[in-house]
Amino acid sequence: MRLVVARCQVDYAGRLTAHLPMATRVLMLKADGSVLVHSDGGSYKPLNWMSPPCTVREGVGEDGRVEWVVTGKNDDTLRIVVDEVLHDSRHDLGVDPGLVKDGVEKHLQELLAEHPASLAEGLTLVRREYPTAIGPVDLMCRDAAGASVAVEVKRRGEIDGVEQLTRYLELLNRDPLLAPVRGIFAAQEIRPQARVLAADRGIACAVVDYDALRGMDDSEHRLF
Amino acid sequence: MRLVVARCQVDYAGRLTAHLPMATRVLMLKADGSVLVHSDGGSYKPLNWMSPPCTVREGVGEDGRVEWVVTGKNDDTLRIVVDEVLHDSRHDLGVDPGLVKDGVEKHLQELLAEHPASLAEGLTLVRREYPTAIGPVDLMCRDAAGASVAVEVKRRGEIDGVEQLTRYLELLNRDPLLAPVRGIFAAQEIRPQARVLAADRGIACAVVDYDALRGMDDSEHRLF
DNA sequence: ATTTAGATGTCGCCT
DNA sequence: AGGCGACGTCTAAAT
Repeated sequence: MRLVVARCQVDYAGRLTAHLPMATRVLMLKADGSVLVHSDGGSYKPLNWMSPPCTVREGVGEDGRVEWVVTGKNDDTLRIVVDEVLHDSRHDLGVDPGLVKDGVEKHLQELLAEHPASLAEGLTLVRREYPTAIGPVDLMCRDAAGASVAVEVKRRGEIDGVEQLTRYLELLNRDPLLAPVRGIFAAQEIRPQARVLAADRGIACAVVDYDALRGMDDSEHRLF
Repeated sequence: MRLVVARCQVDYAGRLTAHLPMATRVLMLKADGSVLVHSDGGSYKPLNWMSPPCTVREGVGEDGRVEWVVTGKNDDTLRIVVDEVLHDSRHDLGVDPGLVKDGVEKHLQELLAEHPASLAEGLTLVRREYPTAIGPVDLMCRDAAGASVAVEVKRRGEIDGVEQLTRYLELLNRDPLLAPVRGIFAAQEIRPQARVLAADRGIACAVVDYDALRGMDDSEHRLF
């Protein structure tokens, strides 16, 4: 990883052409050849960049100024003309162990599939990702009395999630073999608006304690 | 802009939770408070980040290690525990003049709408973004003989663009008021595969000289 | 301010 | 490898 702060001008030609006038910016040159041009604002997206795989060629322009030409696929090129270097350092970062994502809807769904009774007394799983014509229902269950229960799982319960579950219920209740099907809207946090809408639709809300569920999961699987 | 290279551990909690184990990474702390955590690979997307508006609070953890807690909207938090700082520098970048994009499909379409004859002798524009049930046709024209011509504009002509035009032509030719409609696939550069497919479908290809078109545009509008 | 469509999207899963 | 969908999507234009 090489970090450079420099007054520079950048031109990109590839899918489109783009130009950055001369100004002071941060250049990040990664080990795989990729280059990022960042300013002191905006979001995580650079002003300009070249994605790997690509190669950097350092040269000297007509006027004697240093320039980098980064070549990617499809003859995409990023040309950086450097007017003045204010900082230049190299760092050995090694390989990153990588990001661990957790608490994503999928994981929450898996945990609830293992512990459906945490949603309602006596609930048992029929199947996860129960297929319907308009998409899969997160969890299809049966309650203690044997009636069908459709569960929609979200990390944050908002109105559109309730709408989604409503559509599923409307469809599922047309099937005489399943009807009547009731719904449970399960989330770590449920917004007041969503709660009101769910009540209006006759849908139950279940606030899920993610850490507690994960604890149950650990104790079952690891036994120590 | 502050650039830090450090052995650090990062935890994010917001829409999801994510964890980065202790490793050496680059931290970019921008003037607006936003923070980017980059490794020495991947694309321009950081491993983890906090978008503005947000605030950074520098503190000391229980074990005496420096930590940054970045707080954003909706109680999103990014917590960075620093084990060892390998580099730390600050830079005044000033305000960036910003990116100038050019040659995006829309711009090319505008230029061709002004100069349809550059695609084929005697071609005149009927309308731009001609609506159909499956989406708008970039340019609908008429040739010297009065027959309809549908034009699909791309910066780079690839197979999917030919497929797109094929779908439009298939639909447009069902309309007895328009049929027969022929097609022109216009791009600054047309890939051999796309050219072959277009020929097979009876679609003409037109390679557009963007700079020449822009020149015509300038001379018309600026007159100097 | 809110919504909508495009993006040099990127990323991951699946066939 | 190629297609499809989700994303902490981001971004800018139009309403």
